[in-house]
Amino acid sequence: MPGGSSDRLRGVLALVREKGGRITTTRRAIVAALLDADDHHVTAQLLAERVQVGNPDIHASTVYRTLDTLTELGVVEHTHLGHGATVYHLTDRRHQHLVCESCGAITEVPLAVFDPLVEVLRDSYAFRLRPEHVALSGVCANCAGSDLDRGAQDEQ
Amino acid sequence: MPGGSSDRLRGVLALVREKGGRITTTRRAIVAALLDADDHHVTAQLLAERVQVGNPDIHASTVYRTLDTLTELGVVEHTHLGHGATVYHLTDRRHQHLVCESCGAITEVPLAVFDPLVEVLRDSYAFRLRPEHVALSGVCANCAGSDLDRGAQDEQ
DNA sequence: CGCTTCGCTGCGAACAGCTTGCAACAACGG
DNA sequence: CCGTTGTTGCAAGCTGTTCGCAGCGAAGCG
Repeated sequence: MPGGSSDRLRGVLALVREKGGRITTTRRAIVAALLDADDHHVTAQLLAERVQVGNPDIHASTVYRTLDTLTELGVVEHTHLGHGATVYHLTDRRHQHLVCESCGAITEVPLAVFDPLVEVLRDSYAFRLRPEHVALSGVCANCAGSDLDRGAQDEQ
Repeated sequence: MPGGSSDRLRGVLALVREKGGRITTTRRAIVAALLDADDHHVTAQLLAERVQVGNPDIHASTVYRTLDTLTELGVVEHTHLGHGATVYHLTDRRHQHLVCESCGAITEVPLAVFDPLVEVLRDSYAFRLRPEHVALSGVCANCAGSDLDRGAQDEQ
């Protein structure tokens, strides 16, 4: 469904313009790539590589800056997986990430699972948890099988 | 209480030797510094700096290697706060960290708070959560006051 | 439709945090 | 006290990200 995607593109760009930003070829390409990657977990680097397929001289630093801008607009959000990787995604697909320490697999879980925790932390610690901002770490179903007796030890 | 701390030092070093490792001046200094920092959140860099006060030519890379070794021995564990900082602590002081996105303040909460979540993720997703491996992100009590209407926006 | 403004971009340099290859060194067993 | 081999200092290097700058071009205006 190409139409839906380009509607979203238009929507994001409109938002950029509303806030006084300019619509440039570069931005259009970056936002398009971001929409394309919607259902995956893209790092800034990966996004840069993809954008550069069609527009070889869009610089990585521009991708970072554009992601910053979109974050300020509330369109984009990032999540820190452990280890240093930071992935970006649109805010309308908010969810929590579980990263396997063994194989690196990413599982998505709905934020609702965290509601009880959010409440406890709010009530007992006055802390307003934003669970989606960092990925949780542990061992996934596959690896748990082979790791049962040892526990997890791989780096993350 | 100097006795208790040096008992722990001896214990850790004994463990190192048990596993075929060697007890060097360098290691002694690093482990000592780690025990000293027990109740704080130390990055490898900070640890290196502290060790270097007394032993100026212990290199940072050695600190990293030693921390790795101690991690393999199960004595030390690290936690990723968002943003890139990684802090190390002894495994007998396991707890969860909450990092404020606004001011960077760190709150410690007992792991027990996460037991229900651990169960849900185990039962519904076959994921064995290791909650202490990454710090959770949100807004602390202090900052919540001034941020109430805006929500969080600072980087982490 | 061309001018002006100033936000955006490419580029290179720089930075933080961490890892690695290597040769010298020193801990421990004998 | 010697040899083995794990450990270390050092420098180089790598990844992910940020920054300063000068030039370009989007958008508003006449």
